[in-house]
Amino acid sequence: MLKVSKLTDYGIGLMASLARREGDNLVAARELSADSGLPLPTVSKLLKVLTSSELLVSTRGASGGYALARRPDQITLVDMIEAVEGPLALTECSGNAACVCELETTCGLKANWSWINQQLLNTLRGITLQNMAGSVARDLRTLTNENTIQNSTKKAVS
Amino acid sequence: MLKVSKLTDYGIGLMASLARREGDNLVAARELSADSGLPLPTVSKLLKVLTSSELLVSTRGASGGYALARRPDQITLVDMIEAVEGPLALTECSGNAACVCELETTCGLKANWSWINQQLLNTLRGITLQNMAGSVARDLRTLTNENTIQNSTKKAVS
DNA sequence: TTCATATAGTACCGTAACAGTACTCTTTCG
DNA sequence: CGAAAGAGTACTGTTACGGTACTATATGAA
Ligand code: FES
Ligand code: FES
Repeated sequence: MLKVSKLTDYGIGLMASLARREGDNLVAARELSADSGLPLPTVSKLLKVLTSSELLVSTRGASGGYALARRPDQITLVDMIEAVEGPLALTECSGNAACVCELETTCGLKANWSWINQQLLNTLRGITLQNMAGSVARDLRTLTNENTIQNSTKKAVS
Repeated sequence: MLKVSKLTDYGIGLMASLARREGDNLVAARELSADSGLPLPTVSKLLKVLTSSELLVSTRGASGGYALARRPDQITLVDMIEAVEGPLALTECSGNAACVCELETTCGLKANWSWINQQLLNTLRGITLQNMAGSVARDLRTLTNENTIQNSTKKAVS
């Protein structure tokens, strides 16, 4: 239902948790499990996936753990969502991949969906892990009535 | 995956198809099935659901059919998506309903998700069936770099 | 060098939502 | 009446989600 999966939600929660600990540069999965209340296996799976998407770096062995791969303001919502649930496309047709939908000729909504998809991506790309770790509403307050695109060139709307 | 379900896609396709036929004021499900290429039972189910959400009006009996309940520019994407797949909430916590998530205290992302959800809703609410029946990109071209909120009060971003 | 601790990798399973289909009932026009 | 159309119900197969268990590998410390 235009919903982000639970796992994704959890994953972003973990990222935010890591972002808030500026001090410790290595945090074990067990620790994150403890203070998020999520079962360890779930946390492990998520951290692994986030690592393979290069949002986290991991150190194995005793006293190992995870840390952010980049500065929190260099990681966007799109990065995190796509890490967990793959490239996000609003519909079958809206992705960049060649549309395999046979209805394309009769339906003809593909261009529209792609455009909308792009808008949503832009909105989500404007929100960073840094924002999520704090208050998005505060950080982007001034944008509330015009959305998140930064370099907007103001034009009149017909 | 932040994806709208196939049925929803179909449903919007049907709505668009209806919007394009300004002339005929009653179209049978069988007819829509024929020129969309979708199986009749699927089309019927969708039309029924769209009717119960008051986006369409139906006339029963012989020579009955469906018609738009409102002008195409008075029907938004949110209306259509919610008709098929229920109220749309990006996460468990982002809806208006009381959050039942027990992680609320430790995760504390609820406010952020709600805000983001609201942004997406605003974007989608700015797109009407009329736009979808034609070209969204053309209609909203001037808004491409600042998104779809109309009554924006321009402010500087810090 | 051995052991405890940590991540990496794999594999599996139960549930629920999605997507499709079939069948029956009711209404209305000719 | 009877054909045509929508309304309602019920069932099914498939897939993705969410959770769990188990094993392998790497590393620091005793
Ligand atoms: S569903 Fe593929 S083009 Fe519309
Ligand atoms: S998951 Fe419910 S508040 Fe974060």
